[in-house]
Amino acid sequence: MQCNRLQATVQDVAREAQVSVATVSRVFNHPDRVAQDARRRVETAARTLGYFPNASARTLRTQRSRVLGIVLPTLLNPVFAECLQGIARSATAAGYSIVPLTTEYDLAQEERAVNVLMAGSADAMILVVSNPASSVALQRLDAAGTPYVLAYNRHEGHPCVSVDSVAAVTELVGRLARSGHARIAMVSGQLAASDRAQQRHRGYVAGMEAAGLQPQLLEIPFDAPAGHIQAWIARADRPTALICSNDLIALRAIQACSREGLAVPRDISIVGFDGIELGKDLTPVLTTVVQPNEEIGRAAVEIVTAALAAGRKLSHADSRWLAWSFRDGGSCAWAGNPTTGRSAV
Amino acid sequence: MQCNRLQATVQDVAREAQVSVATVSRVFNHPDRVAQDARRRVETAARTLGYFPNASARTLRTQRSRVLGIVLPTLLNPVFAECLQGIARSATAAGYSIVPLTTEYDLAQEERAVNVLMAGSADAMILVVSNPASSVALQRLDAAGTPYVLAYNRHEGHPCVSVDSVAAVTELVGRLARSGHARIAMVSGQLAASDRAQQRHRGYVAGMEAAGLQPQLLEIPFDAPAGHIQAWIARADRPTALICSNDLIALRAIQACSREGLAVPRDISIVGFDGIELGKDLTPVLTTVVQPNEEIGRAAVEIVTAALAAGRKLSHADSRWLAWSFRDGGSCAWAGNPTTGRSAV
DNA sequence: CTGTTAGCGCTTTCAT
DNA sequence: ATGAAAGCGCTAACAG
Repeated sequence: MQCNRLQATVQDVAREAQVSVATVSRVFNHPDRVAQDARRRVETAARTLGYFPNASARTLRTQRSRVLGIVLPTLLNPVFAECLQGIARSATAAGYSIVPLTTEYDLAQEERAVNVLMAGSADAMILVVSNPASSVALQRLDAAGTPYVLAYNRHEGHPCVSVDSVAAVTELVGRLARSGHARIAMVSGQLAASDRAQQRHRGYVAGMEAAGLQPQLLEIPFDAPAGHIQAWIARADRPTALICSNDLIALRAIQACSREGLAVPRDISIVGFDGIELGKDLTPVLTTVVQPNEEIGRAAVEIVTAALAAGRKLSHADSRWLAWSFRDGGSCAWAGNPTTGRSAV
Repeated sequence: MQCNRLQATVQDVAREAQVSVATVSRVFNHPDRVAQDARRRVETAARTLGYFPNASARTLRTQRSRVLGIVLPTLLNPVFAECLQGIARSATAAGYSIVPLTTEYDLAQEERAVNVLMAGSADAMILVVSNPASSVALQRLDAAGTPYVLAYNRHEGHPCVSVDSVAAVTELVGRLARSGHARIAMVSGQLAASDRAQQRHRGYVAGMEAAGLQPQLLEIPFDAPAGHIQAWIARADRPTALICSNDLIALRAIQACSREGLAVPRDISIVGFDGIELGKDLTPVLTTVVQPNEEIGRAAVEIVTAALAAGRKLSHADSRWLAWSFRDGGSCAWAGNPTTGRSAV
């Protein structure tokens, strides 16, 4: 047993086990094609030497890296952190490694990320892009034949895993309206920067129209402070309910109301969108449209690994729609006519 | 220009540019050692063919992958998500990719992660382990000569980047005591499961002793519901201040108080530890000991990449202590004698 | 300044 | 069932 080598190779194991390198390789890749006896010797030798197949060599030879490239906006938003957690877990279970790259919602970084990942020979990719319709990165992937799936995005031309957020917000507005809310506003991040925000807004408008109510939208920068929202609601005919296009904005909205001297949910109701886990631990619990974030990650991994196994490319037909749900917390008052029994906390 | 090849190689570029493969390689690795003319031709050819150096081949040849392995408990806790964000950003800036693996606070997964990463030939590693003193994974790394640094952990025998949380909590207790709080309790996750929790507890005990107060500890499972805490504080001589060993526990504590009919901070003060960004957006703002989480990630990357560049191994002497600070939010009332001017919100 | 060439560690025909 | 040998794409001597 020699320990001075940095990392044992097939050669070392072969020598130690008195077999050829081919046999060592077979033990690790097709154990059934090796005689009991030889296999045992190889396994012992490998353990003794602390041998692990070198991933780069294997990748170079097989042209498959068992690496999934992940492109997402930021880990600072728990939605994406939760999704990545789901991806990480199921990738590991499926024998894949992941290489995540963040884009900070920046198009140039999005493209750079895809380039890096292609050079790093990721077998497949999972990405959250700002605009599927115009992404040149996706075109590159298509051209290269690399399987990929979009998460949270929604577009006819690409495989996507997401929830029907249009329907979710439409239904949410309906509930709010039926329970007596008439002035229901939406607070959203920049619509131009994200197709998710656009979908949610579309659902909002549809719901308001169906209820015969007048939509009103406040569009704020991603990093807008609470003061921005506070100024907007500081008026006599302020909304009685605020639908926020994501949970982070909902937190700021609650803060804005509080500073304005408004009690949540007595004076004003706040609803978020995303269903971040943390929302459950807030006081009051954040009422929100729950997306199964970890599940979305898991499904994305399933889709691309299945494509890899089958050697297929992916198309929009492979898209998956996951179920959303409402979390009925204490941040929203169902004025007259609560839909569910009672709110948490 | 041919586009039917999946991925162009040095050979293709060499042919197109009428030079040898060595020259192509040089253009990408030592541009200054190539004549203007040849370089231009290679660059053009590369762009035309959409050539990117194959990472696996390069890794195999140079024995350096420019990959950083990251091992952390979970992305569901924003502390680690924020840290990973810092790691991702600075790794990208330094030309490194990252491969994160989560352990779910499980020792077996911790070891498996290190094995996977070593086989995947990570050049260096950044990890958050449960117990540096007894980690066999770290021994393997030492034996292999792979540079690594621990984040959040603190141990004499390893290079660490962290904050002095013992001092932080000690000082926090002092402030609380001086401002009039006498019944100051700590709510912590399982001490045995994390050296971070142990440090914070040690700081708490030291602070209480210095103030001549009686420590009282509630130790709860990681996923304990708010009811657990609620039951504990449901008594006449309940604490007037709760120091929670992390921000997630602080959120649950606030919920517990609320359910118990206690107003925060009027009836009871809550302080967290970690400084997750989200805490700023809560109502009331979460009072907490702020760790510079992204900065910790950034520093960890700096340390390992410096070691890689210098070809050195890392030791405890390379450890870095970053500054912590207090975030003075509205979840804590400084009874008589507030330390800072006024609380936020 | 440039080209030739030998491997990095592995998997996989193709023989035996 | 096993071994010999070729070669994945790249970089770094070494020669010129």
